[in-house]
Amino acid sequence: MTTQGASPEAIRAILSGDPRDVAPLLLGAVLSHRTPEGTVSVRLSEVEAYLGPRDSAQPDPGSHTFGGPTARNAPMFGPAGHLYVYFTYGMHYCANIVCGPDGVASALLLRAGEVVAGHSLARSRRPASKSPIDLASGPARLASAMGLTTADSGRDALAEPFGLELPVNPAAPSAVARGVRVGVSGHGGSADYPWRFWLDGDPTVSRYKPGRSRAVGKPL
DNA sequence: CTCCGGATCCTCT
DNA sequence: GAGGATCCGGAGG
Repeated sequence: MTTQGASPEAIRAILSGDPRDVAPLLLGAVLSHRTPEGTVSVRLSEVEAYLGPRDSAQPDPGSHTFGGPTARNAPMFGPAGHLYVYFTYGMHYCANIVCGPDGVASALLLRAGEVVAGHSLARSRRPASKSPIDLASGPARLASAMGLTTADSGRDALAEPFGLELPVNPAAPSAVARGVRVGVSGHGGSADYPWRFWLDGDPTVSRYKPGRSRAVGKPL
């Protein structure tokens, strides 16, 4: 269940908070992307917080903005609610929603979700997917299923052709698990940064190859 | 189920 | 010029 009427301004105000506080509110939210081929909507089940260099209380070495502004991370220094999409590993895109006040450059990486609309289109974009559960069960999978690329970086996620609906009732604290971030090299991937949040038990949460860094978390 | 390695190129130093 | 906020197929148990 998501809100139908919350204004973009109201949602942007919520997103302008600390991403670690915003994360639980975004779990269960539905992000939509309309293209000529159709619309795909994803209900978010997993996100990761990345802080900007101006969050001086605890600088985040895992964030793309740790080294300051660059051409790539420029959207993160802009207003909350916009997309920051980057390309990695030579073949994958990953999408974030910018958080925090203008200039702070924090964001939430969209790590996984459930496709709730545009199922066939999402499947055509991800022919390797074997089940509906896998369509967006990972950051690159989610970006692929939604048709997001670096061309979308910097665009407003709260306006056409995108859209974001927050849950009417945020997930209860007991339903939200948190743990170490995934795939972050160096100290930023340590237990000092337990900023991965997911809906405990949700089948669409990303799963990881055994033998790699394995993030285990406990309900709050 | 677990484990392993290849793909592949943008971004910043 | 190095390395990355990853995914997928295939081999083996």
